[in-house]
Amino acid sequence: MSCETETVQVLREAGQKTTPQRLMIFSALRHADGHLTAAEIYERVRMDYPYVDISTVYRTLGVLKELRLVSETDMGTGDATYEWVRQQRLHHHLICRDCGKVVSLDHKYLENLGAEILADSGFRPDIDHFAIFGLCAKCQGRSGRA
Amino acid sequence: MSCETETVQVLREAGQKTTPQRLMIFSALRHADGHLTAAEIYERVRMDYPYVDISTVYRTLGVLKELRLVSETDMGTGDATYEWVRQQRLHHHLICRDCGKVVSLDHKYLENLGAEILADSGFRPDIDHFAIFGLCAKCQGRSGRA
DNA sequence: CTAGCTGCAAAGCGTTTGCACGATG
DNA sequence: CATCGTGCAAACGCTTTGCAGCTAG
Repeated sequence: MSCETETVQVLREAGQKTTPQRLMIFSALRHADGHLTAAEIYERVRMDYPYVDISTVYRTLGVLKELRLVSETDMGTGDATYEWVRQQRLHHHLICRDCGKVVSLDHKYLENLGAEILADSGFRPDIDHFAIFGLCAKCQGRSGRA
Repeated sequence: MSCETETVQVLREAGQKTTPQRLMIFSALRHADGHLTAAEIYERVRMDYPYVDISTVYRTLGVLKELRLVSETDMGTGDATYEWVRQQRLHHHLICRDCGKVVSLDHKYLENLGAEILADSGFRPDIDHFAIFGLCAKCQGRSGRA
């Protein structure tokens, strides 16, 4: 709970209560090295604290999303994945649509994009966390058209 | 059905059969000016051809996706949207996470991205059709943190 | 004729919601 | 003590699937 002080503070400012369930969910997100689905968060929290419900996980994720503390990404598997926003250097993901492999993409590739869009259109994009689909090097050789 | 010859040919090559249902679905996609959900395609097809099932729509979309004739995008509404790939100039979408408004973004903003990623990592991204979330000009003023 | 597409119906899945209870501030 | 988060269970909506019959090639 030691490293969650900042999170708690943000919550307080937003008029939110800090419950043990929420703290456990923060912790699971903070200590994950990558993306977690709601189900994975649920499992991890239950290891230490068996009295959580999946609906609480979803409700908490909803709050954290609104406060922009976590990002939600659809990795193409049909379920959403969540990641702690300030956890690490900004990065994105390349997802192979054939084998499903996920690799990171440095933020430098998208650095200018946000500024350009904002300048030209007034729209302020969240260039936090892109999921870019395509074919990885291996699968390019393997697959033709179909 | 006149303009579908190319589509039919691609299907044939892939060893797929051309049924009236499929032709109707192609037509609905071709003549739509933007994104359609599976349900919308279903509705449009049923106007002219009432004997279609939603499962056929999904199965056909699956085939078209694999053949890369349509693109699938999650606009953040929970359901997928589909669009005919070669229908129009490459473009992307800016989706406001507050009011949900969708505006187009010219491809020029993402033109180089694909080439850079391919050169550096070997991954060949589909820079066909991005959905970029953020805040539109109006909603930037309106919303603070929460 | 035979592969495979279709409709139907039901299941599957992640996610959301109503409600009464309990905890937080 | 009032508010709001929680667990439970059920509902929800989109999507997928098993199966028998039909159709395209």
